[in-house]
Amino acid sequence: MPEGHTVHRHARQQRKELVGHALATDVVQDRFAASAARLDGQVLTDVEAWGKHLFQTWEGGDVVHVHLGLYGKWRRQPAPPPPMRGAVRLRLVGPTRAWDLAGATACELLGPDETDAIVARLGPDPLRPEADPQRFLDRVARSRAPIGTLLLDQTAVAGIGNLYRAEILFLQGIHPERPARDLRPQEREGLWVETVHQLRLGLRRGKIVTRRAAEVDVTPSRLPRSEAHYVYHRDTCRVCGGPIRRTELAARRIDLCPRCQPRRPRRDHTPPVPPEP
DNA sequence: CGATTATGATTAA
DNA sequence: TAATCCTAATCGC
Repeated sequence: MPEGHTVHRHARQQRKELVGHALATDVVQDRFAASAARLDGQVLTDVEAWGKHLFQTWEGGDVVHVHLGLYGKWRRQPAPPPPMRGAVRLRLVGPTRAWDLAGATACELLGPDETDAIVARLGPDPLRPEADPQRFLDRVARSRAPIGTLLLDQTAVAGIGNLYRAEILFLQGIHPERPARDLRPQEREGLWVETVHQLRLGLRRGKIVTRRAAEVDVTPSRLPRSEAHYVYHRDTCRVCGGPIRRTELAARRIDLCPRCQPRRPRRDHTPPVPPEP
């Protein structure tokens, strides 16, 4: 179940293992059979991530667009790979590794124009160096939607999912139901900075650990999942011990600590945990 | 071993 | 708002 950091990881690793090589393709699902046959033997020239979208560019100019959705998976296999398991949408076989795609919401062959159209619909991706924070900040400053809704809106910011949404709002001490435009400038900026920070950590570690490193004894990437978060899927707040409230926002469940994330923050309200240096 | 749940998003109603 | 895509971890029996 991927958020933006996972997709960027896939892009990075596929660049290393597949780009520059003529790949053999295979499929189980008929849906993609014709496209796969067309790519078979072509050189993969680039792989890029944009939010939760992955784009593979091929020598002929074709672009494979992949969106994993809720339970799509890339399975990294040895080469030569074992027999395909389950409804594999696309198998790419490189010299040292093969990659199997299963369960994805989107796996389609696009031209450059269609690719541009998808990217144009996305907000800034905090993991991309050219990301423009101002686009996000302006959107927050103007929107009447709850901030918790906006963080999942991929046209506002691309790459945040349900887990990061809950944890980033907690880390900044912001109640998810506050109207976005009511946030103070400092709070808007805090959200962006926290998002960049968290997604970068997720990319580096290959898993979501939102707890501040200073709080834990072990290396964060070794932290068991039950210790990795402040509010997400918890009964009590990791910081104040108070009960976690579950509600729904943008058709997704969200957990929050009413005490650490007040609906009406005092003027001197400070986030529940200090920022990471 | 079956039921449940999930880090997503589009489409139809 | 609900159905859909259809993987895999987790949990109860």
